[in-house]
Amino acid sequence: MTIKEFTRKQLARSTGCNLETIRYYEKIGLLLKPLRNPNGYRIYTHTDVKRLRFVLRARELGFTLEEIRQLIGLASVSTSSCDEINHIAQVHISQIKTKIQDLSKMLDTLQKLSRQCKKGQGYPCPIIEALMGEK
Amino acid sequence: MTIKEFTRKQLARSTGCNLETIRYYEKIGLLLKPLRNPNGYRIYTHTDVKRLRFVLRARELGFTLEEIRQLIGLASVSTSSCDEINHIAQVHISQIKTKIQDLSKMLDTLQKLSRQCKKGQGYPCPIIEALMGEK
DNA sequence: ACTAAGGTCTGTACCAACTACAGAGTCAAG
DNA sequence: CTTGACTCTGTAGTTGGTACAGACCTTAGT
Repeated sequence: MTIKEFTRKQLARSTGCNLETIRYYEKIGLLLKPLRNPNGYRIYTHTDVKRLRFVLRARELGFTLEEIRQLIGLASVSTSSCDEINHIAQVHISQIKTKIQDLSKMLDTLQKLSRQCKKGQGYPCPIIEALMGEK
Repeated sequence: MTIKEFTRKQLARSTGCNLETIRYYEKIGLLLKPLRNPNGYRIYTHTDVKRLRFVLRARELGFTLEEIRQLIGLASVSTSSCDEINHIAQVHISQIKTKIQDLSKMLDTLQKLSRQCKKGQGYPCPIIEALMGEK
């Protein structure tokens, strides 16, 4: 039973990650430096696949790379880190809530302006008027 | 009746814009190149204040600088540009909606995981487990 | 053995949308 | 006449990548 090895392209394909992003993640230390073939090519193992999948899933949940770095650190400690991990998640949750609120406010304003735009007869455009300010 | 003039710092203060951002907006053409004093210092007028306010308000509504550039172009045309302006707004509205949906999905997932995290007894942490994937 | 296609390597530049800093010059007040 | 505040320029750093140039290597076909 031999260990399955992957090239960079194979790693990319099996995780759905962009080819160049892998090199970037290695550069910033999110992925470990892999072994190299005698020709200098990177050799990845299933461990690398798992780690990259972890990163990509966390990214899908909107964690920053810095947060992901922390999560990886905590995940590998394994002793009672659940609280700390949950803390990171909580911080992240409240950031997402804030973003949603901000966007909802924007959306509301824009939709109101847009409706006025349709009702009125073109000039002066209420959107431009609003951006110009009331005085 | 003389025309009120502003230094860069005064422009910044009267709009709430960061000092360096003004120079940046000039560089990318969002603000017009102002006249200069004999010493080389920039001289701004009330027109510049209005224009910068426009930019900042549009920015608050989440328009990209490229979109703002378009809005400025259309705003100055004045003839029947309301439709075009509304079109930009509509595109922007649907982008915001998409973002809100994405964030809501993230939030939902994270909150579920976080609740499991609190119920369970620390190890293995369900957040990490979820990121690791089910196999 | 030769060539063409494709993979991989490195470093670097580019994107948005700023922010910050270094080093030089200018100006007003005490 | 010195100190501090202001301005100027250009350039680097930020986040999270993406893309390309130029060189090398490998594999398949002829």
